[in-house]
Amino acid sequence: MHNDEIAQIFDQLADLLEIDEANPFRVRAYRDAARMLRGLSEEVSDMLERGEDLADLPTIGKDLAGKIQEIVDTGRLQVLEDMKRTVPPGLAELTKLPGFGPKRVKRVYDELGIRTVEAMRKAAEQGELQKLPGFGAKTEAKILSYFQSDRSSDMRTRLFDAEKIAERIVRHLTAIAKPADICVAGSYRRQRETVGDLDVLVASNRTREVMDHFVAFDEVSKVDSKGSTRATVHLRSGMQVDCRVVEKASFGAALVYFTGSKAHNISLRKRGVARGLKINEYGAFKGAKTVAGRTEKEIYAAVGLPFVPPELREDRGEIEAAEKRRLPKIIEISDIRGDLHVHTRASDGRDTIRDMALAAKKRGYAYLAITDHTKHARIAHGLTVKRLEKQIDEIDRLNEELSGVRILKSSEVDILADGSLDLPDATLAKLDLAVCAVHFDFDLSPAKQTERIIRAMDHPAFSILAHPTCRLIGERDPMRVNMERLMDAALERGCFLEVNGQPERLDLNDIHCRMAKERGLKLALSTDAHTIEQLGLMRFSIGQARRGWLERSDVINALNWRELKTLLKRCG
DNA sequence: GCCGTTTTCGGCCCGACTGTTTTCAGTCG
Repeated sequence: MHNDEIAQIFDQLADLLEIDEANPFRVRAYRDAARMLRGLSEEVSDMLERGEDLADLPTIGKDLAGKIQEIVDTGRLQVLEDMKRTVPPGLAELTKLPGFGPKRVKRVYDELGIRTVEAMRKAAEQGELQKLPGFGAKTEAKILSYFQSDRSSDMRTRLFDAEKIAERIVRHLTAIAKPADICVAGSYRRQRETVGDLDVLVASNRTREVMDHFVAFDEVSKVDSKGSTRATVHLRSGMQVDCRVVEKASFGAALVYFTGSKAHNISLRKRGVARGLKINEYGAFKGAKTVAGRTEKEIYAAVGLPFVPPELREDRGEIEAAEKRRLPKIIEISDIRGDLHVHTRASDGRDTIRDMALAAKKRGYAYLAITDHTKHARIAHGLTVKRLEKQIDEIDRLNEELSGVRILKSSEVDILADGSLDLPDATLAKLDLAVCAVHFDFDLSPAKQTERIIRAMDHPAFSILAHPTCRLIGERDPMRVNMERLMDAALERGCFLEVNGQPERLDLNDIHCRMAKERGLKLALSTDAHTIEQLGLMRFSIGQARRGWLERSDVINALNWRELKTLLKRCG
């Protein structure tokens, strides 16, 4: 039983309790627990096995500790099963409809017997909804238009795609505000792997004009709401964008508020309350007196904390760490000395070794590992042993010729079904490092998959496990592996795991980064670039690493080559 | 249901916008 599954049970129970009009704070307790579980870098089932007291975890008290135990023991939660008999579970789906929360869902259920999305559509089409007191023509129209749309708006967008949209919106807004007064906040600024919507903040005292200009963005397909300081629109791409305008004196407070996460803000405001302060998007206030607002730093200082980087604002212990002045000094892109996973035209890349090396040098890198595929990866034009040996000679020649950047001889070696590597030992021995990866048989049992990879790590040439879970965001689930065991095995064998910066991979993710750090396992931040431009994807690898609290000392490619070489086990 | 630098009981973050209402509840972030 994984943390995610337990979290789902708690969320489901919270949904039903809410419709049943339970104590809202009780509902929140379940939601808080679910969120905490999703961010935990350790399986609670393992903690229970070791006899640890779950009530020591934040948001978990005696009661919830017992409920987690029950779920781990039996695979289900009795109160949820009971609740499902009181409230039809389908009602939870209905609260996701626009304009419908628990209260109104309960009313349409009680008064019209609606318990499914389909029934809701019928009722709207037949004009039944607006007959209910408190429900009008607009509510009905909103539901109908929701059903007519492609509903892609409730999809989350990959960070990379969100970035492109964000850049266009910012460009549009620069016609009415200075770049320094515009910031895309929200989960985008926190570098979450996917974003649900974009939150754009503008500092200006021409609030009306900014609002008018914002909704006139040519990609806007629908204006959902528009007030004097806040507007919500949908773009043709389906992306929802919120825009908020505040005065400069409130910009820092609004940035904190709009960057979130919600849970982080709640923790911050609670700290404020304990100090007699009210914190909102306009500032921090002691009675009628403003004590902070212009910068984020001021807001944190008002509650006795140092600045917390956006990537850490998930209420995963950052406030406690900040209080003790023990925030990690998280890694920055300028700390990176080289890229350890890139392809060339020899396999499925576009550019030459020379061009990739020169592009790496231009980025200020000291080294670059060329990691074309091995022969098993046929569709990626994997290199035969003969071609790889030729490439090794070419790299030797280029290293003679080029200065300022060292090209490392490497390969993205397929891990075969039985855990052996797709290159003979004699060839592996000629490489500076071996980046190894699974590219087929993703759906083995967790035990078999884990064994397969650990067997590969047993090979003395194995350096780095590339894209360890092989997930493709929104397309392919992560492989089921025992990540704790993989990490421990890597530590024992002097191997490393990768954080792959390809937009659809981001693998390892933030939680895994944190898990590795806590175990003392260092990671490689790589791009898996297939073109010189893709070397820039390092920023996404960095994003996940920062979210996972990684510091420079946790990252092997923040070392210079001489230092890195001593870490690679073949040289140890 | 959790939690404690006012506390083991009585609190629990804060505000904008909409729709349908004549002053506010519900939803949303």
